[in-house]
Amino acid sequence: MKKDTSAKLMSVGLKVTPNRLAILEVFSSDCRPINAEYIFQKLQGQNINLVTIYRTLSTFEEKGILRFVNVHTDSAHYELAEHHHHHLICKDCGVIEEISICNKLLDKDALSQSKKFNFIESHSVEFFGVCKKCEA
Amino acid sequence: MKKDTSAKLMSVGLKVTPNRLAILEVFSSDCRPINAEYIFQKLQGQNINLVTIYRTLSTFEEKGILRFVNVHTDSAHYELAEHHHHHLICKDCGVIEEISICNKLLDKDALSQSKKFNFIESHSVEFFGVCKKCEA
DNA sequence: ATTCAGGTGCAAAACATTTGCATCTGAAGA
DNA sequence: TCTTCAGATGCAAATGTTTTGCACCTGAAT
Ligand SMILES: [Mn+2]
Ligand SMILES: [Mn+2]
Ligand SMILES: [Zn+2]
Ligand SMILES: [Zn+2]
Repeated sequence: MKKDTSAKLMSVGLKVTPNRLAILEVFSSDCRPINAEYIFQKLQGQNINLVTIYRTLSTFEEKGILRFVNVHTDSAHYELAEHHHHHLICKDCGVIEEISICNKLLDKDALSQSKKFNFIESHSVEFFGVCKKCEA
Repeated sequence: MKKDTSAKLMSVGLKVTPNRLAILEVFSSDCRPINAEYIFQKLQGQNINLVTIYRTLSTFEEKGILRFVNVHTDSAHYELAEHHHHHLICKDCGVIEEISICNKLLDKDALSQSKKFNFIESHSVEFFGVCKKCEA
């Protein structure tokens, strides 16, 4: 619903604009890491500039709305930050499967070995393999 | 030692060339994820082309000599693949600390939740925070 | 209705990385 | 040692992604 979306923007001090709502729309309807170009294609109808999409993605990441996802490819992918999870990525076709596995001890363990950090804000975990389709 | 390095190249069917030895040299003396430009700077003396470095990095990754490391920045970073470990990255200055923590169960747990994969080849884990220096 | 910090479009720039092609070289074999 | 050639390299140009400058526009606060 649009109300949620607007509220989310306002809560982080961002103006509510058609562009931003549309971009968030894409992320909501497409629950997987996507890049600027993909969003651009999805929003062909409403004239929005690719540059605006790039700027919006950066802004959203800074505000904690989006999370950067490493998919080991050319372009920067993002997904909604709300649900913490990790990814299984096919080295062949690039398909991404999301998994909820998350060892909560990871951060603590890592920190216990660290000499340069006092705390850890976040982590990213990606698994790589070849999916069943590509395997066949 | 150069012998090791040459052997490593030959063992994967690559020709032993001054460029390749020099690049491996940089990786050996600098145990952290580095990018093409960094290697280029380090090798200013011996005229080597930046393109060659890019091509070499790709080749080495394919042959399993190097591992791609996601440091959430502009350029592609690599490190010697021989030692499996993970990274703690400062969001401010980009400093990277390596840690040996690795929950071996990670792959198995992930796979147990997957519907699209039969096996996992590798994983990458990165922790993000602000280092003590930047915190101060 | 007024105001203005922040958002957007457009064009151009910046950057990292790749590709085409001619030339060179490592190393295998004679 | 000499020959041979697949693979390695340099150079220039192309690609593709992301950023920046600048003028104009708009959301939202007053
Ligand atoms: Mn997790
Ligand atoms: Mn590990
Ligand atoms: Zn696949
Ligand atoms: Zn730092």
